[in-house]
Amino acid sequence: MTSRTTRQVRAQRAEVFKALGHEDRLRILEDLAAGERCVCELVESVGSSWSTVSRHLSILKAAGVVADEKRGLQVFYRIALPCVVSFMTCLDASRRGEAVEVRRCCA
Amino acid sequence: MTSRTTRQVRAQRAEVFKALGHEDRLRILEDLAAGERCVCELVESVGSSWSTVSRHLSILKAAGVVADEKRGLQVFYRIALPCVVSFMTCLDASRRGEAVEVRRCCA
DNA sequence: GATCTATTTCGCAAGAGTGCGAAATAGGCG
DNA sequence: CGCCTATTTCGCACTCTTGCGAAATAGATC
Repeated sequence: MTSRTTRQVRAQRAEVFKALGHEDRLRILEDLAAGERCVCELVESVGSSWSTVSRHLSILKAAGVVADEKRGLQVFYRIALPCVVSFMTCLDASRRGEAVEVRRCCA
Repeated sequence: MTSRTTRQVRAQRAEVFKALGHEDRLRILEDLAAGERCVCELVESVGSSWSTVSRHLSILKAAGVVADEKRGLQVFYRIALPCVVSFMTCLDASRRGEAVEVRRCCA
């Protein structure tokens, strides 16, 4: 967080935040927080077309937020950046005005 | 993070992430991480026009990421959501492949 | 109260992101 | 090998975001 943060690091951070800045992609992350899912399950959960969900996933993957693995006919996605999930919990608490115990914020 | 996350909570989270999804706004946050700053200082640091920086700040403020206070002729901005700063540190570490000690992630 | 200064709001043109159906791809399977 | 299934890529129309200069606003100051 020093003033020496390079442009590249900042660009990487921004890519992650852009990837997270869409409600349907957050919905996907909620699903994945409960365990890995195949694309077909996510399509059902999000309620958009296959092509749209697939693009959402590719954006999350390019940002490094999720990872995928092909097994048999299906592709399974899982969260690759667990601190994202705890950060959202932290966000919600702050929004509610709760003074978050920082030790417990990112677990 | 349960499946009972409401649409509203998800929308609030998305608003925060959208606000953070821009390199110049991340630059602003880096400046603010070192202490409060007036708009004039941020304009200098970011290198865009006053109107552009002002809009960046209003986006961050609407999302609850920063807060402002008018003192004398100037408006001072400061970070209102400290866990954002520690989350970025966490992100950087994950990106470098470092196994982050989650206890120390959000401090 | 006129003026000056710091900041925000407005309106527009350009660019980026979104969602969809159709077409393409990649393996597993008979 | 040819087919079927799960998923990704493409192309397009559409909406949202961005950045700027000009105009508006809000106080402090004279």
